[in-house]
Amino acid sequence: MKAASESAPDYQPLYRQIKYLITESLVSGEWRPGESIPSEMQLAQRYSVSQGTVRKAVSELADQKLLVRHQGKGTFVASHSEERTKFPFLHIRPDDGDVESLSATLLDLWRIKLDARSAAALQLEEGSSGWLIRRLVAPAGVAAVYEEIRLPGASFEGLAESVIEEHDCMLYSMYEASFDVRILYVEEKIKALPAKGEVALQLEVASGTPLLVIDRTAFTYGDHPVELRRSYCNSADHHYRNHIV
Amino acid sequence: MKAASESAPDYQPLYRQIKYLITESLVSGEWRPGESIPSEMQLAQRYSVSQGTVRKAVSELADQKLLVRHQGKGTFVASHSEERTKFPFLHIRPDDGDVESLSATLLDLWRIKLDARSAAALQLEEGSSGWLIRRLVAPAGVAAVYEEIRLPGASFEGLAESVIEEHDCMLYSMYEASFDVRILYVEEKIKALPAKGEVALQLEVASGTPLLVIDRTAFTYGDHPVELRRSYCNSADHHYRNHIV
DNA sequence: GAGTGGTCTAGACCACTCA
DNA sequence: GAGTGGTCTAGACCACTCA
Repeated sequence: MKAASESAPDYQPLYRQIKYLITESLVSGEWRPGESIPSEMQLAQRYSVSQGTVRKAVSELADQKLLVRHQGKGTFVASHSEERTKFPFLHIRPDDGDVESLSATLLDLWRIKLDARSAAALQLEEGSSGWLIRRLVAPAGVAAVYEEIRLPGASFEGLAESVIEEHDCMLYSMYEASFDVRILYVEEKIKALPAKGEVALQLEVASGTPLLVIDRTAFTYGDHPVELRRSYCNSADHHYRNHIV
Repeated sequence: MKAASESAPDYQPLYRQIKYLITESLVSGEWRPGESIPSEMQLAQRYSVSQGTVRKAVSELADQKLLVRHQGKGTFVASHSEERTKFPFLHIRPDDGDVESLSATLLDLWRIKLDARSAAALQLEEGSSGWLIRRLVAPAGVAAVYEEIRLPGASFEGLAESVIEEHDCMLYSMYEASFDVRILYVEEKIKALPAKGEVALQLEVASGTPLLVIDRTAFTYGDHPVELRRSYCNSADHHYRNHIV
């Protein structure tokens, strides 16, 4: 009952081939975020392998958070829209434990030409069109984080302030729902730098105040970068938390 | 062929019970860091379960990095001594990619009484005896990180500068080899703060220079905290990098 | 060639969900 | 009660290591 054995380039176990086929269906949109995928038995028939092999493929995809399993209900395509966390991937926390007091406010949205650095980081030509979103993230009142977000124009045609506001400034949920761009993971580089100019004004701190400056690149399927974000964080009452295993 | 079914407190699948039994043998020191544990077949016999059930238990422990599997050789207890990375868990990187230029220098070692905060974080009484290690981490020449490390006295009886230097300032490897304390994971909180006093001197920066200040708690088996560390990082030529899934 | 972990199967039964 | 994912078994064969 072998299958999918069409000239393996280098050796891949069956369950990884199945994993690849499932991923292809996710990328192509055959199953969309929030929807359920076929049951393990159905997938086993479709690919002519045992249920155990499908399970192993699905388990790896669930570990990578591309799929979510619910016993008794089925397996679903992971979606930021359904996440209970308003800001996935955000590691900034208030010093007191009050995690969910954070909310975001849109400042403005600009059509821009991407500078050389940004274009390169997004694997585009210098001067390609793009978007610049500026926003504040804050617990009631005091702005703690000022963010500049750069997006490639081609993937986000039709973006507008109203679209962002409809989604309550929850960007990754908006990317997914309105532009079919699903963020899978992010890379961050953090430095401590003095506040100045516009940033100091927005965060209402004295010029020279140390800030956490976080440069993020966000990736979608195929390790393709689709968002650049620079966050300036006033760490007087907030910190960046991390768990390392 | 059921086993280990002695009055489950709340329901736990068999493989988790096996996982627990294996963990107990790790904690008790029956199998020590770097050593191999019995083969999957032997464990299956020992616990009267199938090889598949043992595999599932071992897989979770391997995912948590308590065990390391080597096809054809066996399964081994994870050890910092054998790790190729000199500083496990360290996320500070030079801005240029030159990752492995980092080395550490011991400044000094003090016997101290733990202050209230530190004692509480280590789940000890205020005034308990402890150790304070101060060191610098640097790529050739320029000090980039100044660290103060606090340890509970009870777990590190007999610590001395010579012990640290024997281990080439690789602390987690030293904890394991000399004191049977294995660090499994760490929690970090990061802020941006201005340099001052002693810290500014050690890092050779002007007072007021923004620094990354990283407060780390390190845990061993049973989620028990056994090290506190405060790292002051000059992020002029270095950054803290993070990958979030 | 003996022993190890890695993959795969087929089939059983369990826990959970929902109509 | 039908359907889902979750656990467990017994047995086969493969890839790798080492003497």
